[in-house]
Amino acid sequence: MVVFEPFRKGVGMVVKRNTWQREAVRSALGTQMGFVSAQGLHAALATSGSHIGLATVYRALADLANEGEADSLQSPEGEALYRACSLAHHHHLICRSCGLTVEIEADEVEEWAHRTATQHGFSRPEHVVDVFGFCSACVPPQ
Amino acid sequence: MVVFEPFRKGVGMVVKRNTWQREAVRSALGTQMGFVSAQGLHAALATSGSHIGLATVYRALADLANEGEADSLQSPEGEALYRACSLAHHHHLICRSCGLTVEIEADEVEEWAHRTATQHGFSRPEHVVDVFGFCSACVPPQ
DNA sequence: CTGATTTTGAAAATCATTATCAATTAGGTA
DNA sequence: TACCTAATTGATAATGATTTTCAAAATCAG
Ligand SMILES: [Zn+2]
Ligand SMILES: [Zn+2]
Ligand SMILES: [Zn+2]
Ligand SMILES: [Zn+2]
Repeated sequence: MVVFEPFRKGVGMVVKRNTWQREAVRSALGTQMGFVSAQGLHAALATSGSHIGLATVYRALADLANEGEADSLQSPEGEALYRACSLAHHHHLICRSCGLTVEIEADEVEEWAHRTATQHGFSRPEHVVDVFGFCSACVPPQ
Repeated sequence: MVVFEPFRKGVGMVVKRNTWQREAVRSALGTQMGFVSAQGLHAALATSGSHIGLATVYRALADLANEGEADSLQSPEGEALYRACSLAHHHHLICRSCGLTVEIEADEVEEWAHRTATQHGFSRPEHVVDVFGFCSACVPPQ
């Protein structure tokens, strides 16, 4: 049986030290207009002259996501992608062509998710809600 | 820039032949109460005496998903999971503890997704909507 | 400044998934 | 039924993203 673990790890974490690497990742993530993979961000950092290691980028992104400073989602191909986001819970509208990302609030969906879970006797619901499409600047192929 | 490809491949596919392997996968998938990975289903088949190859299970599951006979989603850990599902578009409410899966219709969400995409100038929207929680039979941990 | 502890990073290890490709098989045809 | 040909299979190698290792470097409280 497949068991789904909680999305975010528990609390009780040890103190994190401040390194230029973590700051470089946080900063680089902020310059991205859409979601990026760890590999992509590492490449971007390398291009801008940083000698940060790939494993460190993976670790920093995972930390940022855990601390709520970044949102993460999985591309349809299964790659983990990250993006610097606002603190409040929200969802994303993502252009499949250029990656443009719009943060969307959806009280309607929040309420629906909770109501649906409750109706079926499920407790502590969490949800994954992402919308993909083609932004107005991108010509829909086909 | 990360590019998101369309979720489902185009049409124009060649004729599929009927093999006991495909039928075994379809059948085994039907006996599962929740989502399973290709590896998990291959293990289940092996346990029940089938000598089907792992690559074949991967291929059969991908085909079933393309043909609409199975739904697929990615576990929070990034594994592709499959489940025999009803034909109509729907979403899932999944127990994080036992894997129990409930199919849910969400006209409300369908409409919201389309409306939101349109409002932001996005065309051809597709969406990922899954709800995870603990079913009534499972004691919520913590 | 010092020392305990955390972090880094290059390289190796994992691990799910895909590609290879020779051998087998399904399904149509005579 | 025998045969042909393209589709399918499956053992294995290859891929590719992510994680682990572990010795060296860095952080930071005291
Ligand atoms: Zn776009
Ligand atoms: Zn939400
Ligand atoms: Zn349950
Ligand atoms: Zn839907």
